[in-house]
Amino acid sequence: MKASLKSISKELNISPGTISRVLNGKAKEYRISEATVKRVKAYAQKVGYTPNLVAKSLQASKSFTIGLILPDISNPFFSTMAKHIEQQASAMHYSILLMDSDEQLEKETKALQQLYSRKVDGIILCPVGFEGSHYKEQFKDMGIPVVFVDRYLKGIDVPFVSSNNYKGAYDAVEFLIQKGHKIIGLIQGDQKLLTVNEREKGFKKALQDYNISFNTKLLLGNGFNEENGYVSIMQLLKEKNKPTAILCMSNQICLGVLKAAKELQLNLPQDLSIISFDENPYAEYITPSLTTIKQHNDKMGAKAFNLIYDLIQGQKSEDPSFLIDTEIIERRSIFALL
Amino acid sequence: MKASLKSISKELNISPGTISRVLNGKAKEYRISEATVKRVKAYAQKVGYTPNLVAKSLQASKSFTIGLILPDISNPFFSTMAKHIEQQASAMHYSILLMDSDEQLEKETKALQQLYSRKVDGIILCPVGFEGSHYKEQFKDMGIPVVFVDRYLKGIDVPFVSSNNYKGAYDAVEFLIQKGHKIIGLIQGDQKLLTVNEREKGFKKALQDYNISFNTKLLLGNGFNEENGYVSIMQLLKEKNKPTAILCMSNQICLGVLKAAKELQLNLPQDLSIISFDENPYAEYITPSLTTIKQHNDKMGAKAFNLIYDLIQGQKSEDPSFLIDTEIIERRSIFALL
DNA sequence: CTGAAAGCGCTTACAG
DNA sequence: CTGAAAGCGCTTACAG
Repeated sequence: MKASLKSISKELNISPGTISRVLNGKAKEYRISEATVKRVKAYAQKVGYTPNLVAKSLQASKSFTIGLILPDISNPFFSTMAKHIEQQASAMHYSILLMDSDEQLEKETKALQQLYSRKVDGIILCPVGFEGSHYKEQFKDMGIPVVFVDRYLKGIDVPFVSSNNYKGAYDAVEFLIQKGHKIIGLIQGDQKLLTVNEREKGFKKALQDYNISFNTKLLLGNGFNEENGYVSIMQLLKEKNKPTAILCMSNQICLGVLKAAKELQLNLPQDLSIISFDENPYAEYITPSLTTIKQHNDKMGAKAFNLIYDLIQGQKSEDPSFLIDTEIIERRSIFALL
Repeated sequence: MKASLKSISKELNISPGTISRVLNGKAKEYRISEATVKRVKAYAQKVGYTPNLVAKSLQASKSFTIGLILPDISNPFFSTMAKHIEQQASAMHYSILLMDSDEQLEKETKALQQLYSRKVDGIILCPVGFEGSHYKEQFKDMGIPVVFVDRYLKGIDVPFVSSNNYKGAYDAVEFLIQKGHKIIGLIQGDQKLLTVNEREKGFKKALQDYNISFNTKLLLGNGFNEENGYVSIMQLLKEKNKPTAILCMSNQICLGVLKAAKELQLNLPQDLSIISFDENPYAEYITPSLTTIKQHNDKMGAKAFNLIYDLIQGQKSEDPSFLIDTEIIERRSIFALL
């Protein structure tokens, strides 16, 4: 059945070592005779020999596997990243061990332990937690390189790839302002997240640069989910000085806003202009078609793999972290007040 | 650093075998003294011993890993399945090696080889190919149980989980007919796919049951992608007897139809009623909101894992394949002609 | 040019 | 109650 070096060895009367050398293309290096090389290759071919990677991994202390932990693989935002990570990985003969933390720290911790136990060569993690110290603790004596993707943390020195969230929000607000909006609401994701903080900063800075005074009440919400979008916009619309435009920090938040708008029978975009983080294939067909801030998570994924790959090879770049610019996809959900 | 049975053995002056037995909860079975048990456990705890799973896998010829090959992990349809597969798997202490075949047979073949090489305990595959014989060939002497998910094939005896595509299409057409539609178009996915054939059968059967004659020209298309949706609907609308309603075989096809409708400035749903396979979170906010045929891919994923799990345990159920009913989510994209 | 041996970190049948 | 040994399938330093 499944051939091993041993079984081939027996059949051919050649030592496993020699066979291993031939099959690993080290025939020259070891000056193995043409004759044996031919015999070995022919026979291996014939029986369809495939090396046992777990044996190889054990002896090499290297598994050619990288672990990927994502908060929600069913979310296209993450699955797109996963796809591009996998693509890069398989091109470099790496395989991906995928784990879904489901936004739960507990599951993430278990996943991390699994990956450690399985001796992955590196880990790409979109962290669910908020404290650098928490991860510092976990990564200590794990001896496996880690890279953060999308989300990252203060207080821990781990390379990361993320969108340029600051600039993304800044650009969005500037865009709104140029359309004549002055009262702009912001519905945030989890405020403990650095990415959220960055967006908030970008939001405020844009207002400031255009001399628009900032109203704390227009900035609320605390979660990347539909529920938060719904509740927040309902709240916002009750303000005496209610916003003419709203910036949503995620596609899910936007869904909540759309839900509320529908319920309230708002006339979009006249009653409310919307711009939202995260592009999606339906944006064009929603009424009004949605202006979005596209994150290039294909690039983020690919870059994340490159980072971890370099780390595995022992190449530590001096500035190992990357911010990838977002892009505004203009459609018709922003009403021009000018 | 990283503790091993050996290092603990040295430190404690207890043989690796005994330590292994203690740490694997076989102390009673081997009647190991309370004293040693305590010492071992305490020390293992202290140094944070974690078993090396690759060593364990090698010796047990069992990796507690299952391979998952999907045609496009970035598609929410598949990533939702992936999430639920992973969820089930991790609950049973299995890990998932994820591969994206990108709808390419060549990549799929490589992925399969990788998984074989990595000695996964089982494989969940959504096949990209069309011929049972092709897979029969590949699975031969692989010695690893395989289960198909979503797509399956004739001419090969592999358990599968899929939607009840026949019934899904039948129900959709019946639904349309009950709204008064008699001229109904169907835009198909890849016609080599059994799932597509099943839907076609369901489509035809419904027409037949309601005594509506079937017009070959209203049935076209050959791919689960936007382009096909676009081209096909354009074609359909040129018919003298053009359809009043259209059934799309996938979310992507539907996107193509929406694109065409927008270009043609059709007045939906009066000018054209639409029902489409695959639910999506934006369906509610498209104009008109989209009536969809929801596939329960959460259940499909979970079931697929259960199937492979049973197979791994050596339990072969007599009828190992499952069809999961779809569900119509009614919205406003179907115009009532009655 | 090629083989025998050791070792990667585990587990388990065999002794005692 | 516990240890020594063999073996899972590989690779590579050491000999010759």
